[in-house]
Amino acid sequence: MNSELLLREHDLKVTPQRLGILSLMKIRGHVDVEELFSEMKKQFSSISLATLYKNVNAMLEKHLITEIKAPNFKAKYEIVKEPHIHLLCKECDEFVDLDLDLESLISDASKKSNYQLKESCVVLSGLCKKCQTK
Amino acid sequence: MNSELLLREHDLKVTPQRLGILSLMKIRGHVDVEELFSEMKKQFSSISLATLYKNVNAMLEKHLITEIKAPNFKAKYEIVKEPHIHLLCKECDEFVDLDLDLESLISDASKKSNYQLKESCVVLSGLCKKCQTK
DNA sequence: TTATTAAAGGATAATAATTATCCTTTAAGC
DNA sequence: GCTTAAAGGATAATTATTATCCTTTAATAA
Repeated sequence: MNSELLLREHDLKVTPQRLGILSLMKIRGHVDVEELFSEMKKQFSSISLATLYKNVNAMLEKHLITEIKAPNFKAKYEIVKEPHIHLLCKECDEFVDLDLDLESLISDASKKSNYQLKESCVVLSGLCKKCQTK
Repeated sequence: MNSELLLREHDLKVTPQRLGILSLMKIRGHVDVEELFSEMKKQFSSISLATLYKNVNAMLEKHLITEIKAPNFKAKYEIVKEPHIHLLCKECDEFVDLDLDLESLISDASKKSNYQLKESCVVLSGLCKKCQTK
């Protein structure tokens, strides 16, 4: 979906800065605040860090993006999509999405715990293919 | 295992403060830095926050404890145990462990990605039993 | 279009969280 | 009991995040 519509559907005003943020997330998949800042400065030389924090928080509140956190890892942000998991390489810091069915995990967890589960944050870490042979 | 041995086996000196930290983790299951500080002050009235950070970091490095992170959640620490997942209630903030077999998830992820996976950080969130009926 | 207005942006101050420093105290091994 | 390297405590420094305040701009309706 185009970013303008994405913003409108989440009750967020369309601004060039916000379009830039979303565009970057689409290209990169996930970004952290630091990356966001250094990349955005290329397009918006006078952008303020505060603007980024404010926008990231606004987008989180409206559920347009989600936050991914894990040990030894700077929080990253991505546009909301189907439930999936994340893989982190401890050697080269590669970080990728993996579309994997979480249904059985979630239903098992629900049965065992009686929790009604809505969201998941799954990060598995180890070595990517390249780093295994080094 | 008793805490003294646990420390020794991880090449950490045994100190009263460290024993206190581990004892608290055993009782509570997981603690965040703030809880740790307020509870520890009951036993060690002059303990410094720096001591807690230093010890938490030392224990993390030696893999005696692990860190759990998730969105809208203050990082918590727990003594290393068998792989398991965590459930978070968004209503009352209850946070619990759940022993669930992660083997199939991890092997599926490995196959699909060619990653060699070692660690997992899984937090599922929703409503605990009590909060579902409120 | 243009005028109006609430919200967004930018600069920067304030706050919170974490780490570093420095000196004192203590655990571990002889 | 000594010795010594490491740990603890106090606090300064750093980093990350949020708040504030004023200026600018996107959205809307005349």
